[in-house]
Amino acid sequence: MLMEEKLVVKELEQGKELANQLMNSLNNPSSSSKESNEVLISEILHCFENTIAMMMNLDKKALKRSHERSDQSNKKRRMLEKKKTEKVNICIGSGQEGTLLDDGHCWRKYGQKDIHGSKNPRGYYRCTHKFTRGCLAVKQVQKSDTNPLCYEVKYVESHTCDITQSATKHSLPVSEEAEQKLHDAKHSDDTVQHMKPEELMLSIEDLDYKKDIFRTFSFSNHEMDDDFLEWKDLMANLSPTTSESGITNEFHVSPTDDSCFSSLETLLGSTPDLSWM
DNA sequence: CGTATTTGACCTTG
DNA sequence: CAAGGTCAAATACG
Repeated sequence: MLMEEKLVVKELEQGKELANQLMNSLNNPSSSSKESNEVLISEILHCFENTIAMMMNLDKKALKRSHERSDQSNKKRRMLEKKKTEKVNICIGSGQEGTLLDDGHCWRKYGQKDIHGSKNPRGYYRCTHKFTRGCLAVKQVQKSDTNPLCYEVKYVESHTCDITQSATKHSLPVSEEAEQKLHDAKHSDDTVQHMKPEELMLSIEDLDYKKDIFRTFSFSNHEMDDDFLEWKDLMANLSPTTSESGITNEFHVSPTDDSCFSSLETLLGSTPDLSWM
């Protein structure tokens, strides 16, 4: 069984367990509150959301594989499928090493490679939510040969998980520090004004990428992956939207509403295993 | 014990 | 065939 399939089974088992809890709760109204039932319902819905997202990701992969097998002349396809990549050169001042910062996303290292003609190896990172949310964001980080304080960061695909994780724990490479500066600089003019020139020097090669970074940090993705939008629409349809049920009217979700998760988050409060929301 | 990183093997591409 | 990219088992870490 594939890793993703195991996660799907795990998620469904959790959903089953939660449904059982809800059933017990409904059978014993005296020992349960309306609020606890609402939390259970939300968690069950959350399991569905996760499972569907994972299945869509699996389906996408399977389709891709079958196409690759059947399509003999797929050169044009490959040209069209070429992944969106953005390159960023980041230089940091000497006094900043050792400070743990993040770029608002959780990255997980999945490989490192010595690059022909380069002194420093290249690190390969993918989004932590690759399997749980189907986020395809990937980045490559390589220390510059000429300037040890400079890093070449290549982003492949943008995040579809739409999550910022600045308050969570991180184990990031040094280069992440510079990236945080990059994002901070974009996010706040004050930051730029107060930053000494020797502390931060950024070189962005692509203007579109600047926009992308800002979009990520302002919590609004306006150019999201088609599949993700499709998934969101599906979620919106699955989630109760009427106020008649009484229980569920607190998490009304419209298909065009970017904050479809935040309403659930509000309802669920600090439920530990929903912290990613 | 669960999660993240390391690293050699394997796959893909030119 | 070489170089870059990814996978996954082993290992480290909190």
